[in-house]
Amino acid sequence: MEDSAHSKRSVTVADVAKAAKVSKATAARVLGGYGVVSAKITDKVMAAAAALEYRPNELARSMSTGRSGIIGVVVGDIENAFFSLAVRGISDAARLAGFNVIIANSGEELDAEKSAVDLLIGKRVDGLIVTPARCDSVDHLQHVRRAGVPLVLFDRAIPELDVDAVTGDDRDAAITATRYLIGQGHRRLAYVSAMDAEDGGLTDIGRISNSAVRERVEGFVSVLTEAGLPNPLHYIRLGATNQQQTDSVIKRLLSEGSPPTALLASDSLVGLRIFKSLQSLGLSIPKDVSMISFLDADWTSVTVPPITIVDQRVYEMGKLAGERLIARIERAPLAVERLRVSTSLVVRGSVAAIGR
Amino acid sequence: MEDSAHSKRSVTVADVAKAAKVSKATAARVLGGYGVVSAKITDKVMAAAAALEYRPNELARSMSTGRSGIIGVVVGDIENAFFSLAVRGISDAARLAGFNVIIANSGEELDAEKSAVDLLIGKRVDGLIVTPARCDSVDHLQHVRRAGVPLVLFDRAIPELDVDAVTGDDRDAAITATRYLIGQGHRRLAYVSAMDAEDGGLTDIGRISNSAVRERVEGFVSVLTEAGLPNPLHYIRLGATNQQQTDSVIKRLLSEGSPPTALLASDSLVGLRIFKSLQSLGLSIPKDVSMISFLDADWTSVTVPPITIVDQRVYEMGKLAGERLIARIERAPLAVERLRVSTSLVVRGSVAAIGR
DNA sequence: CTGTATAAAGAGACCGGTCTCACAACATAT
DNA sequence: ATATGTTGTGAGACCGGTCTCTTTATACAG
Repeated sequence: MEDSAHSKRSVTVADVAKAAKVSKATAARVLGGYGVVSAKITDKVMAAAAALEYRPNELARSMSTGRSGIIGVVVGDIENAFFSLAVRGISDAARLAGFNVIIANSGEELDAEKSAVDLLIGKRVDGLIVTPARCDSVDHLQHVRRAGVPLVLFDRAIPELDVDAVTGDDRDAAITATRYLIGQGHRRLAYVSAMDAEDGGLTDIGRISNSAVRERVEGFVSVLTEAGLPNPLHYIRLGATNQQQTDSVIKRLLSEGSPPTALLASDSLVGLRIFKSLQSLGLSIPKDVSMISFLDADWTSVTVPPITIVDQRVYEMGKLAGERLIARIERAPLAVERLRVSTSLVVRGSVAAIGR
Repeated sequence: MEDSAHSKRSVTVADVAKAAKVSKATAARVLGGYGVVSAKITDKVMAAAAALEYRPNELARSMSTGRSGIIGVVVGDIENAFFSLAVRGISDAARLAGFNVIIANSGEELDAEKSAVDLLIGKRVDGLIVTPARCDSVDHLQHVRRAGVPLVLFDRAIPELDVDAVTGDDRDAAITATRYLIGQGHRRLAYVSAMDAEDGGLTDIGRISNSAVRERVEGFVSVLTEAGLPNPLHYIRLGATNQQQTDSVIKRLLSEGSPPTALLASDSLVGLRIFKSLQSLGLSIPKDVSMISFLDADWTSVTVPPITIVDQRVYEMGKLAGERLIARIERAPLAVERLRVSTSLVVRGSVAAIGR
């Protein structure tokens, strides 16, 4: 079999030039689409290139131009619907501007995030979108800036970093959802997040290293406080990182002396886990417990009852982040900003009105 | 502000060499981790590199080594849980072997797929995993092979291409699911897919350009035939590409003289759409209609009733594809193979037993 | 004390593009 | 006629690494 190509040296401009009997510079002008070349020679070169099946080596091109046409994205977990939707938005924005996307998973681990960032910088991406796993560790991100690579934070902001961030309006979203619950008569509200934590409880809001979660908790707490409810931090629980953890978090919550009547899930994965927990405990939603989840995930609209959610418009967030980054790459004169994509409460059937 | 780095030229081995007062070659040996260098000089170079915050330019490295350390993945739609799970599997396999992943979306469009493939080849990826949108257009994939870039097909096979493919055991899966339905007493079974089609019906199975769908349909039809059921193609419907289309497909199906009693959904997106359609038509599952969906998607386990599914083990498929590709990249002497990942039927509550 | 083996460091070509500059050919101005 | 400008092409440096080949320094044998 002579077709079992053993990776022959690929065709270069020099090869095309030789075949077309012109100089390398001229062939490069035609193939690279720059400079001026006569029509006759253009045709000759194009013909030779087609005959040889020439494909430009983008690597070499990037080396001389200094632009790779790639934007790097570091996300927590592509498997999570939140991120895959965001990536879709980023990709669409990128493609529209002629950029490509290279994705790295951090698994929400700081070390993995650091090496992903390093790697992408090494690949000379033109810009970087990062979902920082922790908002209190900024060295590696600072380095991105010093390297002169445009950076946009996604979903979480780090004020002291002086860099664009695209997030939801997490505080307001939590406030809206919490007010709604209170409006429905609930007085004991729990907030459950997947954030890692030593113990399940929470003593100091300021210590939450994920700004999105922190701001939601702040909003949540502020409403409880303004409503004059006692001990607003009491029902905040972290660590719902998997089904088992969540089961135990929920079980503990509900076996308290005066258990919460409504649960607020920090993201759709936690929401799903809570739903399953409640289901396995034989509890009915919203009769026994009410719940609200973040993100309009697939599952939320087909359960019985359908879940009341905070719609985060993640696709738009992703798209906006992509557009912002590209603007930065193209040196648009913009002030550093925190862009908030507004959310909205989608009332479905998972919250009961409690008589007073 | 002197920190507003205006993209300074980045630090190179030459810079480090100068700072460490050694030759470029020596500095390169230390920084690249090859060749022999004395401990004293190694330290000096490392110190200089650290002081200057040197980061290797992977682009340049790739140019000389001819390896980019990147594997390219072209998927139909990252937003689809099927693909995001697969990408996760691929990424994990890649990371384990020290490769990175660059993802491109084809949107299941042939043209987009072609340009994505071209682009990734241009970026000199070390290998390519492609979910071919159509199994009857092979030119661009043939070109990948001629370029000497290892290729693995994902989810769909193209026999005439003589290239590895990782797929589910689609035929068997469909057979199992269909037999199960028949075993439960169903005699009129419909198969619904999102594949694009001129009209909704199907006349020639061989013409289905997606091998996964084709094989499932073949399995489906073979069981109906062996069971002696008349007109097995009658209830096969394509074109359930969005909610509206699906609504009309389902409405038409169910308003036939003798409507099907069970629906088989070709993937989890179609399954979800069908579920919503049935819901909006006020039909109860499984009392009025039974259904089975492919893929163990989030939503399938929390509906009422939970959905009986064909578990595709997509993560394993992705991982296997990644591993296979890496083996190819590393020139393992392997015969071209079609790797089938076995599926299993997970019986839940969406299929009723029909009295006979 | 010299000869040779060996280890360590330096010099420079190379990968495949881009891009600056030099130069040739021809048109227009003086 | 010579000076000036314009357009198209060629020559070669350059990007930042790798890697081969050569040179220099050190070790040990005779």
